[in-house]
Amino acid sequence: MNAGKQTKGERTKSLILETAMTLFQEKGYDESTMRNIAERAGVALGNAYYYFPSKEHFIHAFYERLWNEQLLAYEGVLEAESTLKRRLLGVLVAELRIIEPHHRLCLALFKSAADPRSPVSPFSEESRPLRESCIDFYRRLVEGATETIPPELKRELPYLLWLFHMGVVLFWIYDRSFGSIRTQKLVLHSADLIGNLVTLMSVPVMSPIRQRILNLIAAVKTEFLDETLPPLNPSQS
Amino acid sequence: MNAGKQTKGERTKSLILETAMTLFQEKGYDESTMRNIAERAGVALGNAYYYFPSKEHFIHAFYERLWNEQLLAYEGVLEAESTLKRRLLGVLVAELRIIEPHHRLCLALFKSAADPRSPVSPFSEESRPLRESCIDFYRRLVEGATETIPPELKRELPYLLWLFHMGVVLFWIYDRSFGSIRTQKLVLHSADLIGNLVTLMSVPVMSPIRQRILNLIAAVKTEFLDETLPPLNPSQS
DNA sequence: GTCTATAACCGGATAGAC
DNA sequence: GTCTATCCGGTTATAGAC
Repeated sequence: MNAGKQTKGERTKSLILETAMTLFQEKGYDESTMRNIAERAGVALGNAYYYFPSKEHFIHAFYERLWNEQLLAYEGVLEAESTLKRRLLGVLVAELRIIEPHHRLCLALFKSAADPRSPVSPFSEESRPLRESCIDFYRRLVEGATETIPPELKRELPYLLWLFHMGVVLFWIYDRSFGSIRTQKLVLHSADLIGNLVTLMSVPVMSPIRQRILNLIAAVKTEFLDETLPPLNPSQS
Repeated sequence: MNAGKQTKGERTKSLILETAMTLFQEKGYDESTMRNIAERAGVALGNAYYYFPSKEHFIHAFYERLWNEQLLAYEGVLEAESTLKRRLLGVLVAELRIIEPHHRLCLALFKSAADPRSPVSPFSEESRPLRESCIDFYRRLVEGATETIPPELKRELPYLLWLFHMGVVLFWIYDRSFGSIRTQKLVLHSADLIGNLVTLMSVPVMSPIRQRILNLIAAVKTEFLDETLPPLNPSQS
């Protein structure tokens, strides 16, 4: 295990990965067969499966790249903006900018990602590190915001914003408008609305409603977070 | 075309459909191969494909059965309940009761249904009749409710409730709690909350927030409804 | 138009030899 | 680690029978 140089296996693995990514970008996910990838990478089919047990395993690698790129852009937003409203808006706009070039690919991946049993589901055990890193980021976004936020709500907000962001991505996947303008509008309007709603929850009259909302969250929240989903049993039900 | 008796073709078709449904129920969707279905129905593989051009085509038939059963139960709720809150709660509880026995099957179907390009997506052109029938039902639910609802909001509410109901089903699909208790809690809390929020929107102070919400809806709404999605091109991207 | 039988294609996945 | 051969299941094609 020399630290500087990659082992042969590592080189083969990243060769296959790069080839897959290029091919996905060129021809889309469904059109890129495992045989294509292996052939183009100059390895045997079985060898590709040796490093990537299923075609879906390429997806996690793609996630991680995207997330690194996003995190980089998000840090800039947190430094530049101070209100919750503008931080949220900035982050969502940055996200859209980054993922838009991959719209077609994401549409194809979504078929796998939507399956709760798949390891590439955003709610899977395998996605936990990425998911927690993402919620953690929203925690920092909320902590640094200047608005007055009821503390019980503030505690839940990172999780809620993460969930909301998942909803935006879901909407974006289905969005066929030119340049995803519709999703951009959604982001614009809803960042604004969320900012208003959050501060509105501070006024005393809203106390009962706030409590109801918090109760709802408490009753329902653990889903996707605390529980361990059983691993995907390749072909089941 | 004699009205009373089915033609031979109709009989064969429903024989195949029944067999498929039974098999799905017994072994799950992925485990039931087209070869299984054909064999069990006592027809040739090609004959199954003659009536059901793809495996997914069985899904629409399944949808329709479920929706008929639901509609029947829902009518009873509308007759028995008068407030928006209780009507909504009654309908959602009835829905959960009806779909719960098919949890495993729905989980498997979801992989296809989640793909926006698939004809079995709830947002597809092929699903339009079912979708509109469902939104129409929510229209009647809202029309008959006794609460005072701001008219501009009332106009949008059927669509919003349909969307919300889709969200509940999505949550349910991911819900692994025993007997889907967590989804039941979600339904209980959120029907209550929605009832409160809707009437809250009538009070004058809420006017600006209400307007913001309506603007958001207007900016974003047409998605899934007015546009024609291109048909699924079997293997694309 | 309805149906059978059979073979074949394609692509994800696996087994087992080297 | 890497290969070849094979399985499996959705899907298609063909050619012909009723």
